Amino acid sequence: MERLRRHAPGARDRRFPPAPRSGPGPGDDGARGGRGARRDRPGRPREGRPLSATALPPRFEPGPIEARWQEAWQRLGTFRAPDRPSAPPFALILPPPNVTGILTIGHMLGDTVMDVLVRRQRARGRAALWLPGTDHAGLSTQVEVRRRLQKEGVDFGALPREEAVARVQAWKDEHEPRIREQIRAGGFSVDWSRYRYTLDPASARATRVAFVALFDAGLLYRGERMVNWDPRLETAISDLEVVHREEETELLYVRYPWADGSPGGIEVATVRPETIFGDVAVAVHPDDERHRAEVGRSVRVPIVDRIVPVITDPSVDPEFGAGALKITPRHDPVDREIFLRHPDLAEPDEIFDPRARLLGPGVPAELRGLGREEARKRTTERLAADGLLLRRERHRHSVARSERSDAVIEPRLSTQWFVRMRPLAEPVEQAVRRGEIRIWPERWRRTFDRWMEELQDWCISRQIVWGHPVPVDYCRACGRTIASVERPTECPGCHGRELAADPDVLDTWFTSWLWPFAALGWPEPTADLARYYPTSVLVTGRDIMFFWVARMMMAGYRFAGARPFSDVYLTGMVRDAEERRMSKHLGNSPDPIAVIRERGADAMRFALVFPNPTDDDGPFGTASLDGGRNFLTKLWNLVRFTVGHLPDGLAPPRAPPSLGPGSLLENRWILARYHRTAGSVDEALEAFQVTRAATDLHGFVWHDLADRYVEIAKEALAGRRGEPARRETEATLAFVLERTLRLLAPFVPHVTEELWHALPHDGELLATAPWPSAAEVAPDPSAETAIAPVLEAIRLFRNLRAEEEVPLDASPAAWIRPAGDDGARLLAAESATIVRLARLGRLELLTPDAPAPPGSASRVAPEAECYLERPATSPRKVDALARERERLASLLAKARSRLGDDGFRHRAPPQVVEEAEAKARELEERIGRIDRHLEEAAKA
RNA sequence: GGGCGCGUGGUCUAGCGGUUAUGACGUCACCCUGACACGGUGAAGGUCGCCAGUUCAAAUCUGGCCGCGCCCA
Repeated sequence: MERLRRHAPGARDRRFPPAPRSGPGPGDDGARGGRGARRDRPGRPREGRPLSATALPPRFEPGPIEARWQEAWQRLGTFRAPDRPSAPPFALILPPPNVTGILTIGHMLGDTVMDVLVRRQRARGRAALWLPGTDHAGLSTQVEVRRRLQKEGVDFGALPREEAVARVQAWKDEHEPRIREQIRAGGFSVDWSRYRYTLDPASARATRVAFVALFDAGLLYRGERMVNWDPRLETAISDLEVVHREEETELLYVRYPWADGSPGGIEVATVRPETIFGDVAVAVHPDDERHRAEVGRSVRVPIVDRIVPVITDPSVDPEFGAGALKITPRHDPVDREIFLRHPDLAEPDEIFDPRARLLGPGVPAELRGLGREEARKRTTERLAADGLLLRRERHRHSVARSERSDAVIEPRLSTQWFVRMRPLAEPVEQAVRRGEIRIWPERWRRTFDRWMEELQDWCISRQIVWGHPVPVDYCRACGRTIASVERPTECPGCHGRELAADPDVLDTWFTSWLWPFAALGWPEPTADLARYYPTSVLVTGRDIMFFWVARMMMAGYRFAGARPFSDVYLTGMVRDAEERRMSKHLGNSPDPIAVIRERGADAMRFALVFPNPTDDDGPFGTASLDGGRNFLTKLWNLVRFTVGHLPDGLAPPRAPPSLGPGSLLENRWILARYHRTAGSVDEALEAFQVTRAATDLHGFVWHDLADRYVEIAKEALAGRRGEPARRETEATLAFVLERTLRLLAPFVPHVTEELWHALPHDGELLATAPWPSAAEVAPDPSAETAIAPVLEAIRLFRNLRAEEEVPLDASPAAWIRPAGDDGARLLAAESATIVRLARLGRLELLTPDAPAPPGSASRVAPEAECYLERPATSPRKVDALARERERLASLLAKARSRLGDDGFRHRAPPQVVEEAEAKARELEERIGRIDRHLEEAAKA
């Protein structure tokens, strides 16, 4: 008590210069609200002791703390990567989010993982660069702007190109600050001085250079191919932007009558009757007996009466429908393939316009201009009216939709630019096979490999305005295709001056895939590129593994001549309370800014990495946020307690306290536990196991440090175990806590920074403090072993108290019978601790042959037998002991049956047999003791 | 249709040949204890999806089945 008073005010006065605390803010006195009212209830006067015993306010308020440190880090340039690093670099790029989008909690997960990795490496002395950026997200941004303008009554499609671009640009300018603010608010240690944007001039140059290089290498081609056409957005999209979903539709059985007028015809099953106008043939399987006689005959296409042949093709599935397939080569990829295998078939007419409305000479006039839905309905009606509709069936099948607009994809022949992927893929496949690029968690390797094997060419041209133009001109005179970095003024072939620029823009990913080097300055030979490429690790969501990660690898080898990163860490998807993936699309992600404002960035960050694994899909919600907040509050109070109990001017812990044989067991133990924790955190983070590291730290802080160590150490800190013990304990606590804050800093940087400044420490900022080495402390397994019986005794006495309903304010007498001499010495030495933590009146050691103290309840541990004086009112029951006996008996039965098995005795390793025997002996012995206790209890 | 992955107390999860199966949340009981009720102490709760097999020994390895998810067509 006296000591507390002596030291606490001093502690309150301690200010470390770099702490930009601006004095107690609102709420700092903590004596408000329900809790304060309860605490100050009558009968418990609080006068006479310092209200706030520490430099830290009683209540943890993240808001002001986070704002203050973010500002300080920014002002001091803490996260600015060195221009001339003297240390080995550790670089990573922030996957550039959509510049006009809102970050989701999923982004925060990836960002937190990255921050943990990069802050640790920075602390380990690496030249750390975390490069932030944003993506122009061509299609999705244009779609968004188009939708907004539509609400204002402006038809985006009708705007001149320049104006359309200007509109999107305005939208981007308006939104860019918001996304930057979101990244900032999370406390992520990015280097803002290197911020890049995928549509800035340097990115434009990189994009053009890459395009021209591929073009010159013959890896680009332009041609009329079947592409995924989004009729709502009126552009081609890549395979990856298409999502397949099972949907219920109607399967129609239609009769195609014989051309020669003979009765009957061939029965064709289709889900797309409206494409009938594009039919060029009906195909059956060559081995299909049912149709053998029909091959070579001709049929009339219903409604239009065009005459087409019946052909054979092995790709027809004889099981589907009636085994006959109508062939519409312009609107189905499979049909296209079949068509190309039959050169004698007539070239089909186009039957849809770019919005997928029926069009063209082959379409009956009354159906022209109809959308697909309506066209299908009307065609079906016509077929029925003509008596050609044989039957209709419900049918589930996979429907391709545009990821962006949700429109049903119309496979369509159109002229587009493509990248030949096969040659680009090879170095990547090798790199992954050789382990030059590692994928974490490893289980995604297979998925990755398989996708690489089946790689399709990549359609990169888009019929939109927002993006980098395809850097190609066409000579009007000679028709030459000119791809060049600078726009040409004349045709290099015929010197014609009339050039037409390609009207399309490039897929956004065509810029993004260059990002690891383009963001560092490529194609210019910049200093950053030389120093920070290849980057170290890429962290991103699994959902863009193919879109982005795989393509970056290809681009890295192709353009930068090296892997873009050595490791890929794929995070899981964050789910909402209903288990749905959080996505911008669903709008079910809370705004990170709101979460941060309400709970703090640190709480959010911790909730994202603990307890659900960062590489698995998992829920995020108030429960996890509460967990994060609770942990931070625990930490806060732990430091607050510590600060209040350390003497003024205690030297910063430059080295662990040197503990000798006379040292307190708890001090040796907590150092040993710290050593173990620091080691396992390192091990976990080296293997990208962020959650394991967080879990270890959480358990260490809460259970070892707070629940056990501090509770035991209170006695020494209060000076009741002598001056040397107090000094040793102070030094140990100060050391362990300071190091623990450094280990926690990458996860929860703000609160740890704040707390660190309240403790004795070296250096200006926790954010730049070195990463602690576990090796600084020697392992001490004997301390860990020695403390176990003490903790177990405390647990059993507490257990007995609860069991026997001992009132809280009672201090019953207790007895303990140690199992051996070592145990006796140890328990004698630590008996004060046991007495205090179990709230005992006194604790006597019993000799092995001493009788059970009368009127006592007992429990039996391997190392000791514990007896507790029963209160007069105690319920007379021995359930716990009896239940324990039962449990041990079943274990013993299992152990005995194993030992009775000859196979086990002969084939198991001797060590295992010995262990089993020892265990059985121990169990027998313990059961024997329990039986004795039960007898005694029965007698009493 | 093809491929990949996952099933562990009510929920989420660790463990991945020999452990008395880990932890978090939730539940129950007692408690405002000189850091913390966003807390403390104690307790209850699991035949590790099912069935075979391999093995002296299976939550852990193999096969089949069931259920769920993801990717690709």
